[in-house]
Amino acid sequence: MYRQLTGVPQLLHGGPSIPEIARSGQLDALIALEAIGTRLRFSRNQEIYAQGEGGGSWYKVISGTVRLSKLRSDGRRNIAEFCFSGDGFGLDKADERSFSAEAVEDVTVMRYPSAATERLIEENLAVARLLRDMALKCLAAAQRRLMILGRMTATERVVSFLLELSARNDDAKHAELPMCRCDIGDYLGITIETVCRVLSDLRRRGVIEVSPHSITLLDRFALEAIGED
Amino acid sequence: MYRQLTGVPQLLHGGPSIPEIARSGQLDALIALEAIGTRLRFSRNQEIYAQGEGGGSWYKVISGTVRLSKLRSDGRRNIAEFCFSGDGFGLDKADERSFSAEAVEDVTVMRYPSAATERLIEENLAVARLLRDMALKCLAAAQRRLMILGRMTATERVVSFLLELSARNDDAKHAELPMCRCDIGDYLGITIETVCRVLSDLRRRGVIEVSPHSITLLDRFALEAIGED
DNA sequence: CGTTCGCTTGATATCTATCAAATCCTGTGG
DNA sequence: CCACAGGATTTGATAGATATCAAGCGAACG
Repeated sequence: MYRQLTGVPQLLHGGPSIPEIARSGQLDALIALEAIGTRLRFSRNQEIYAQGEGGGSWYKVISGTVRLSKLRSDGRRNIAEFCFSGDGFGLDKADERSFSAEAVEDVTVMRYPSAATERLIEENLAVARLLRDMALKCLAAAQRRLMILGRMTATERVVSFLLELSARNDDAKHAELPMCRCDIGDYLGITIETVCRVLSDLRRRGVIEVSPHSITLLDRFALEAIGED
Repeated sequence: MYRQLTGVPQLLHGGPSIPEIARSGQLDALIALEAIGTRLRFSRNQEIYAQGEGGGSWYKVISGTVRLSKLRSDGRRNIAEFCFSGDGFGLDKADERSFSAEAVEDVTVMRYPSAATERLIEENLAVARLLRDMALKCLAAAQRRLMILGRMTATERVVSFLLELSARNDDAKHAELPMCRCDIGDYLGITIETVCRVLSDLRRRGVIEVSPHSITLLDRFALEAIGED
């Protein structure tokens, strides 16, 4: 748990080009945020924050994968989101965290105190825009998932998940699965057995190749026919 | 479709007290927005905007109920959100609307052009905060629904919906249902028949009283035991 | 008074969860 | 490097919840 001033390059990972960011003033915002952020590392399955604990800061993934989950008193668990490099999380302004955040694999994150962020907004408009846009991005992701959970079959859910992962990594042929089957089930609202059965079925149909933490997309056309929209 | 300068009181409906807002600078923000907004009326089932059309403005409900829905090519429909008095919608910055917005019952909304809103942000920091907070509120609502759609039974979904409506109207004994059963089903990810069956079952158990557009919550304790969390 | 649309109920089919067991990785220690 | 332990994954059998198909009911409206 140490602090350094070299986070900007990672913050840009996968985003718009540097000149574009500079024009919009986003670079200023990123540099300003850098000054108030703390770089933290967490190892696999380590808790970043717990559901129910106080807020007071928000985070951005530098590398690795984070899961936001909620455990109910009766044991049912639900994963609200997987956050990858570049994603912000814990933005909620509620007094209590409604989800816990855990490292799916070893991760590096930046933590930004909310109070200092608010002060930064006073001086730097681009920070305000950046935060709003981050919230809107999270909102769009959540609404996409509402469609998936609301009206899709198990096969459609799994396929759209694979396509999403493939798109995230900019690799049309592979989907890396840093999380376990149990996490996938809790993310898609189906049981781990159903996740396995669907993957096996797709494998038998020759559409994918399966290994525990990596799926090869053999027939993208077929997959998109199942999982698009 | 006319314009007037008396929207502020409605905008405050159900929110913090006026002195509190004035201190935070939110009143300034609301007045500034008022100047760029247009007040619009829509009648039952009329479309406010269509999925796929260009964005360019965002909205706030003054009175009535709006549904954000998506219709898939195979006929499956999904309702992302019901928006009531005070709720913002259409905030997404995507080029295309990912949902259509329709009036569930007669509604009055304010429409704010995005370009003018951006200019306003330059002058007025409170506007930026207001928009971010609105986005965060939408995000929190979407994430609550992820839990419902992901791991809850039909009965739990319906009950949590009734409790949510009751909380919205600040009436512990009643839930008004401006929308039809079909909308409720598409919102909760279950069929209209299941919605009916669950309501009938709860009625037979003496927990609620049912009429097409209003439910009386007879045994709140029992309902909360089913639908909380 | 009949029509229509939305709501409700019934019978059956289907999908997914649950329970159970076998198999496969993965990491660890000898 | 190999054997082993323990967890994760996969597969199978069955149960249960909800969807689907079908029909009846009831209120609003011309």
